[in-house]
Amino acid sequence: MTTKPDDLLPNAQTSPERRQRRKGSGITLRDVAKLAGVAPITASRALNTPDAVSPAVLERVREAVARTGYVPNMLAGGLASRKSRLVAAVVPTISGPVFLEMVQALTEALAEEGYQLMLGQGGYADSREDALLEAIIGRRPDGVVLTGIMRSEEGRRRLLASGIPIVETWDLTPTPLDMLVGFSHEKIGAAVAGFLHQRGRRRASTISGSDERAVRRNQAFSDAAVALGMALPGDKAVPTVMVPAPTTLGGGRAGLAQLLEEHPGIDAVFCSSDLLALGVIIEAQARGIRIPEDLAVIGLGDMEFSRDLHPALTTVRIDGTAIGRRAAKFIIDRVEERPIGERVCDIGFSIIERAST
Amino acid sequence: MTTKPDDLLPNAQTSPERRQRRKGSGITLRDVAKLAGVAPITASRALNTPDAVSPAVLERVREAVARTGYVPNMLAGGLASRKSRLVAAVVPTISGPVFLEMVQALTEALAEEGYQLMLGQGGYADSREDALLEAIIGRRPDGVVLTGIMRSEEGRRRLLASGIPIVETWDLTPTPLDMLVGFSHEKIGAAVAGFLHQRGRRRASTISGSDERAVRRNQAFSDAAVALGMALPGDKAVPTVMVPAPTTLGGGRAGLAQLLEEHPGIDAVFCSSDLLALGVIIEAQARGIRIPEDLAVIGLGDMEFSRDLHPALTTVRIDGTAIGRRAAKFIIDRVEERPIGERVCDIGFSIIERAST
DNA sequence: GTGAAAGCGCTAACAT
DNA sequence: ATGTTAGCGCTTTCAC
Repeated sequence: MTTKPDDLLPNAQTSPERRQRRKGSGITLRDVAKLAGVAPITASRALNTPDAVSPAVLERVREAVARTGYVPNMLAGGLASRKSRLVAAVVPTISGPVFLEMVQALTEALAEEGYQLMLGQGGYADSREDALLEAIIGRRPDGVVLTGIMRSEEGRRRLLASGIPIVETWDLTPTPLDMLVGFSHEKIGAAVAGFLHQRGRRRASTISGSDERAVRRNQAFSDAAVALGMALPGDKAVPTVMVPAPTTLGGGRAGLAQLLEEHPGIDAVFCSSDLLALGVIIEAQARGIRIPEDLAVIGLGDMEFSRDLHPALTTVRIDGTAIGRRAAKFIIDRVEERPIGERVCDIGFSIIERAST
Repeated sequence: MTTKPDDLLPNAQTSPERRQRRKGSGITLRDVAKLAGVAPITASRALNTPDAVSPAVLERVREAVARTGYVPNMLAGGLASRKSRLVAAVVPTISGPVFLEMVQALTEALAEEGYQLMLGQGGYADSREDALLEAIIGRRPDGVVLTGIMRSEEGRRRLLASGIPIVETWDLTPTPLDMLVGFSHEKIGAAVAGFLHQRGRRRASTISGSDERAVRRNQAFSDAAVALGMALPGDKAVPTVMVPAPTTLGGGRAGLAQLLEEHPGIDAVFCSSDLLALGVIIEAQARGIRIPEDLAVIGLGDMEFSRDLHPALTTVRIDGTAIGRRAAKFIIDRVEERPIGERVCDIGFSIIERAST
């Protein structure tokens, strides 16, 4: 079924004195067309716009494709049509399970429409970021999904200049490059402070990763908490421990230990990831601190495991799936030249209350 | 810096009566060459094989690139050279954090050599698998990394027929398609049984995901355990609970609950992932069962968090990073036509003993 | 509805 | 060391 009879070798009729290039052994559209008795362009139409050819031709081309095992060369197609059906995603690191849900949704939503995802890791030095950018632009993707990365102004400018549709995610910047689907870290910080206050907590604290968004989230949390009287009188901020990114369970344990040593009076911890929160729970258990009686714990991310912890973890849920889907839709709409509507999409967040608070 | 002066518009000299195609606004190699005062092929050489051109030319081309902001079109380059510098990876699902480490290493190792990773999810119905295959082969990647997926015989045949280098991973099949880097699930099962026996356990049990490799691992575990007298006299197998893949913390809790109900005498559980093991630990704590005194727990995967659990988790470590790196090297060596040597690489595994056993 | 011609932007092959 | 020519495999444009 996948063998290639002599009679459809490409350029079989070419004059033999012509200098020969290493001919690919692959089956091309020409071969399929020849077998179906039509011109290559007709075979192309049969595959891409079946409605534009007669049923008889369609049938013959389909059969020829099946017989030869032909798979269109998307490099050639992309070059000619200027549509690569490729979308690049840049994440700081795949290991942060936070982005996993989004990447998964993105992959799926794109695949459904015949697009593929190219993955790039961006959490690197500027030199590597430059290389990443070249790799991305060089493939002429139909879109790029950025995850709060692409720090250098220069990099952002080059991307923008390339004319590729861009979707920024996981944040709500005042000046998006192009399209944006995210949420407000400031609002989360303030909302969590309000939530803890309402549950009767009066000595808030935080453990957080050191990335820029976490810092802004924490700042908002601290400000709101101070305003609500959840800091020691006179203090301008709430006790905070920063752990190096990416956040880990171990970081959570160490963070709580440090927090307790310096501020034994705390009755609530806002962790910037569920993994940190799990570490806090484990450290608390190891120390005989009761949750939620002695200490309320709230995480961020609503990991799959959080609901099954003991006690079940209260957390801020961000719908990564929705972000991924929306980003995919933004890009595909743009490629297909459908109207986009609002270029900025606030996906919001919700606080899932469970036993840990 | 990125604007395009009139004097280097492509084909500016072409006769005006020629039918015009929608000209791209992008800068091409021709533009760079013209600006540097050389032929396109020379500019191409300056970029790809700098040693093959004179220093003077190299300098001028480099400057022209900088001035124009030129980024080579890899679609065109790939089409002409039959090298896409793209590698496709197929994973059952990215969410299983088990493969994350490998994907991460793969992405990095490939990026270092100027290759990019295209991600595909394979845990689907056969119809979607077919589409995935088309998408992969259609991009003419320089290699494909398979993660125990590509179930259909037909799919494997098509991939093989495409002539693309293939690396299978996470297993040691007797008949690899092409290249292979993995480890023996049977050996793991047997080794874990031996390990638990040596630690004095006599009533082994397992909780595992339902995928085929877990089943084989469990079978080997059970066989070895029975041989060592770790099953009830007369029993041909050890108590087992299967949870649907992907494995979750919740699955571990439910699994232990079920196990205890049906077989209250067990003193050891082999979990097919660290997440399951964490669930077991939590469920045990909730029930007042002491680990490791009453029950030994061993996981698989050595997640980043496992060492920080309380008690710290004994687990089977598989070096995902090594797998990813080795797979990348296999493919790149093949592309660069370097000798490969042995096509099969057993990466092995190790049992990391911690407090939970 | 179908086809011929002309590229898309690049590099392999053959000169010089 | 550099240039000329001819594609890579597909789709766009224009013509019938």
